[in-house]
Amino acid sequence: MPELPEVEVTRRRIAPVLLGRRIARVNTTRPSYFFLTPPGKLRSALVGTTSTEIVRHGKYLVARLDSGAGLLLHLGMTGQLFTSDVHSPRLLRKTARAALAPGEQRGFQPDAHTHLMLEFDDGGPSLYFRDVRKFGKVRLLNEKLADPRLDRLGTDALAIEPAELYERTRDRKVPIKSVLLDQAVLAGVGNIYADEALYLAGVRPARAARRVTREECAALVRAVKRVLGRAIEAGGSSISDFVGPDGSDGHYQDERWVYSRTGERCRRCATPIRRLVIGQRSAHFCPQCQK
DNA sequence: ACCGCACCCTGAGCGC
DNA sequence: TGCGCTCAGGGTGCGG
Repeated sequence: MPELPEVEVTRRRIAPVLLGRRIARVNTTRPSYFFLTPPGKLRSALVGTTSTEIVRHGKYLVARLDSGAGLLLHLGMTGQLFTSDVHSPRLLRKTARAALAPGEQRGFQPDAHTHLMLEFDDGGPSLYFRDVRKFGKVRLLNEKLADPRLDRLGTDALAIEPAELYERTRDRKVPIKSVLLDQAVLAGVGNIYADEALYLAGVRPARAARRVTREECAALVRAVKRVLGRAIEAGGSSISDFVGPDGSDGHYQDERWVYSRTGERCRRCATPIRRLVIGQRSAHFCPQCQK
């Protein structure tokens, strides 16, 4: 699910629930590669601590603990971070969802996909990390908050300058879209917003990166920032799994220009949107508006 | 250094 | 209703 806007929305909404509250109990599911730090070690390190800060690096979240350690979180494709008092049908499987009368669900009961559960000593809402596909990650960090995944990240997508994108694409023969998705170049852009930004910049996703001009790189950087900023304002995209920490849906999907609109008409020129596969991922574009 | 590919996992949607 | 198939917004590690 989550790209930079969804992670940032999550960070902002999770902060008031997490910061300044002492963790009283930690429950987890069985060890799996979801847990880069084994569950037992995670439990003992977290109980009794309080988070003082939570920051975002690309699609990663890092919480600083008062013990000095840190907690690294990545939502993968289907990760959901939310509080126990949500009431969102999106958190149920479709079959279970269909059986509910509107407004019937109250709160959330942890299920087999809820891998990390934090309870606090004030008796208030708990924090849950649920992830059906387990592509998400949890890891305890040392006092320097060091992690090879974070070290590999390029400039945050909201902070990159046109000159850097231009320079970083000069020796790249791969499609420009693959560079936008490369977290070592710019951190935070995923499949949806890469397609949206390429549309706004008028650049076809399959174009070799080094054939993108300086002016187009500048337009792309503007488009990336604009689309990410707009998606954050809209609360993210809730295309399949994303749900805000309070259970609300994002609305950016209602504003999509091209993503997952194959065969539908371009909002500007009415040409049917086309789909390609680039780097084993679907890419969507308008053949008229993008060159 | 760069590039393509397999792989981690589960569920939804589709055609039959 | 059920089966088999394809697809899904991410990231890593491998071999060429």
